[in-house]
Amino acid sequence: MSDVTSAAAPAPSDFIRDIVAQHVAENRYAKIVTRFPPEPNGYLHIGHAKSICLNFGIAREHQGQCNLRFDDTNPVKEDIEYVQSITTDVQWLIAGWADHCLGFKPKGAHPAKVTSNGQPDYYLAPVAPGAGSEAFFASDYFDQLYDYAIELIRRGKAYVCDLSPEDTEKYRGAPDRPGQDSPFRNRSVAENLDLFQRMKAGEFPDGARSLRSKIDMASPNMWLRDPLLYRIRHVAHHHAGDKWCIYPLYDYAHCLSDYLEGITHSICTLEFVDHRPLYDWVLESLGLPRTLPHQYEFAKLNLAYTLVSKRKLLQLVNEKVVTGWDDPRMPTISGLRRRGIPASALRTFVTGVGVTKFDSLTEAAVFENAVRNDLNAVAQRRLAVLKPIKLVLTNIAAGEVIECDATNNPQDENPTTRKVALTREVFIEAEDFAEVPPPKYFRLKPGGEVRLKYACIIKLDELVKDAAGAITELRCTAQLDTRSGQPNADKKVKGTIHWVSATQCIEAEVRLYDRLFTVAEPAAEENFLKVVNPKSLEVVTAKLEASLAFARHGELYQFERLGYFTPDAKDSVPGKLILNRTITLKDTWAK
RNA sequence: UGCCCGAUGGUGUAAUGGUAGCACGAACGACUCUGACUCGUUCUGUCUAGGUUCGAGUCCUAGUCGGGCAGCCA
Repeated sequence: MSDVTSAAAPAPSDFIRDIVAQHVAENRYAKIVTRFPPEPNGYLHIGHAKSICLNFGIAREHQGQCNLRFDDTNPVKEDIEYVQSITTDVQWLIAGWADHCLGFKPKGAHPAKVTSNGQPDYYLAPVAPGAGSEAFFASDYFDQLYDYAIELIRRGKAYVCDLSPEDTEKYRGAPDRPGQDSPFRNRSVAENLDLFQRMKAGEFPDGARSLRSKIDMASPNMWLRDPLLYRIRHVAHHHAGDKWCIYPLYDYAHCLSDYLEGITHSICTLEFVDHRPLYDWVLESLGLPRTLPHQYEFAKLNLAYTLVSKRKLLQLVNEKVVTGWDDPRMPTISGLRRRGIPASALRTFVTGVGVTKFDSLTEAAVFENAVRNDLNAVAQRRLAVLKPIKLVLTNIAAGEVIECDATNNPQDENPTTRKVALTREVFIEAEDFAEVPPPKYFRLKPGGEVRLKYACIIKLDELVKDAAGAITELRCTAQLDTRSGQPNADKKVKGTIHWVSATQCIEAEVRLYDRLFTVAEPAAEENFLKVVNPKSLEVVTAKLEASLAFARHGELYQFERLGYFTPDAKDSVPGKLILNRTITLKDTWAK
């Protein structure tokens, strides 16, 4: 076992895990059950990765379970495409780490009638993912939610309101000014029951009426001023079909969904702190027979030079700033995956930033460090030249091939090797030669010596220029006795550069990605589209060592001295290789 | 001029009334057939003012600063 894998990762600790640990110590719950509840209205991004790792992490630390649940109560914004991408992304992120904690439900299952503490109750039991199972959907609870709404009306805790959306807003008041009771607030239970049933039956147009909680229009907490429970929307639902024309709102549906699934800890982001009293109000108002779930909030992830807003990411997609949600420049999980970032690196990163209630901005270097650390241990080393310049080894005959052993990964305990061909003509990186070198330049310069990695030391004898004065060829002498195993193998030179044989290489398209934005906080811009980095993608035709000919998606490479690369999942095909640069190597010289 | 949440080096985070630690970063150095990796040295911190206490980053009060809340979005 390597040092990397044997070094036990420190057990994460944060204020939410402390609370859960306390509950476990108190034996408060039979099992810890969390949930990851995305709305299927966009692709998951790196901010969601933090929430996924928190929720699944807590579940795995306590032999618990974490349900994937689609919070799909607003059909006008949601789409089946997103439920598919989200399911894929979640499973990819937790694979080999917390997949045994993932809670699904039998396909098509709805909450079942059960008896809890002698009272009638509803509960939806989880199953392991697999054939015949699917994620949970809040929309599978619409029947129960409707029944619970009836119960709220019967208890005098909800009423049908005829105020228009505009008037509802006016009656709500402002943060520093109390609202006013709706004129429909004191309807009889019978009238509310009748009206709500007719809302469900489709008798009223969108926005004509709503079902509202009856709490306190003068509350200093805006979310307690009789927030809406149901609105009328005459649209079909991507999962529930066309059965409904009234749809529950988040605050009403979420807490009850948690309850129906037996969630113990409902973890969300800080903007819901103000909603917590409402979360509790709904559950407590119904006199439910089982232990109630509780909500805990943490600060969402903010990462420098990246956007974590589904709405803005959608805009980048719609305005074709990127090629799609899974463009390798996107901070979406699918984009990061396509770029070549391992799930383990993502997990290490989001776990490392911690969980607090402080609204922070994490430096890009922290993310980059996590990616490089992860990749350094596993990426196979290869030689590739991105921007070639031809170099002729004048003392090697045309047609002669000298085989050299190249190490596949020096980080391995017992590194393996492969053969690379040294020939008379090779390509080196244009950047690795300077006719007029700056101070402390270790690479090739007129009259200078440098080592061709895994081959031998060479000396630059002559520059060949075209009519315009541009250098077309570097003519060098190969010191063949400095090859590995040869008498002068230990000869030292300051610089070692990468290269590929000009006659035994393959060509490939390589996509060089850079950060998508030019400013650290694109979200703070008046118009984030104006700070898109025009150089976020550069495409080059690179020369690769021949062994890369059959490189496939999923394989992780380090091109020595350049960075980490992986074949593109969508566009790379056998015979026409296309690679994405995941990230460069750290370069302490460039600056 | 309401309510809620927060504040520890440049950044992120730990310390649960008892030695302010870790990571990233930066600088310098060692090593190097990757200017990578690795290793070494150095750098910088408890928002302010009171209070409680033998002792406060931690508890209390006030202030300052930052964030959130007036969707029939989540």
